[in-house]
Amino acid sequence: MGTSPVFPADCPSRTVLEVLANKWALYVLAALRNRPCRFNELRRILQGVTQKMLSQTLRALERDGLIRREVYPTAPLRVEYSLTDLGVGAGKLTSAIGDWSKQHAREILAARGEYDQRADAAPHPVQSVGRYQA
Amino acid sequence: MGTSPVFPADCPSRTVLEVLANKWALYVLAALRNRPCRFNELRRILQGVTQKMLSQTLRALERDGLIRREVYPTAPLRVEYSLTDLGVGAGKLTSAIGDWSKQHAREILAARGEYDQRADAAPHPVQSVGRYQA
DNA sequence: CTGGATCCGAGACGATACTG
DNA sequence: CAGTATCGTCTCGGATCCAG
Repeated sequence: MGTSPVFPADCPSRTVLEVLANKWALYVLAALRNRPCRFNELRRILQGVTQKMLSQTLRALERDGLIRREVYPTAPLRVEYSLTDLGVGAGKLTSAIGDWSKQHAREILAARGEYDQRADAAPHPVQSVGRYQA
Repeated sequence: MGTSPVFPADCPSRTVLEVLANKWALYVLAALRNRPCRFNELRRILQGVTQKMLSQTLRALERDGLIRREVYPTAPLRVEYSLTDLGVGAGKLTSAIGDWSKQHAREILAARGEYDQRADAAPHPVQSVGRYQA
């Protein structure tokens, strides 16, 4: 099984995974874990997202049954997004990734810096097997 | 705190997260959890990836210190990719997402089907001008 | 306030050819 | 085998305007 496909191309889980493999989807799920949110609320919480991407992301997540969209026909109209049971499960996982990212951001950024530096100083392809640990 | 940003825009963890928020990165990490792999080996295992995207993904992951690239200057040349300690940690998380996807693929696909059907039969909201994937 | 529609540039991505 | 280089396509994503 070592050489068999990890996720066969025709595997339905791929299409699922590809919805999650999106930074805004990750952020949305993380944000909604706290509590239901309205559209512009999410926009503020997810700094940097454009209306279009947020809209797209929300629709995609709703389509897959991860979030629920509820419209309250009140005066200025009110739309609230919240996690479904399915979304709660997904949110745990995506939040775990977020936590991990925060936790290891420093070392990863350091590795990134080293790599870039090494790349600069290597006009010829780097091919030493031993990692020359600076 | 409910309204505060989940991942502030200037937060370094965003750049980390965005490397993981990529389907091929997820697949690569999942694949390498089993054992180290060579380039074309990965290509076969990750069905559907082009050499370009695989190459890009591997370099990005290497840059962030999640995978290690070792070159053995043997006869037909041999390059092996493996997880670093950091990559092992990340792999656990991404595999968890993969497992979850497989586990819930059925219900998600069902939700997707319902949603699309509903969308078809809903001339109410707005004129049926645009729906992705016509 | 919640979002859809549209235009547009930048980058993703695929296919092919070529190098070591 | 393990890539890089180049090119063309196409989708992503941002900005703006507009409607319910």
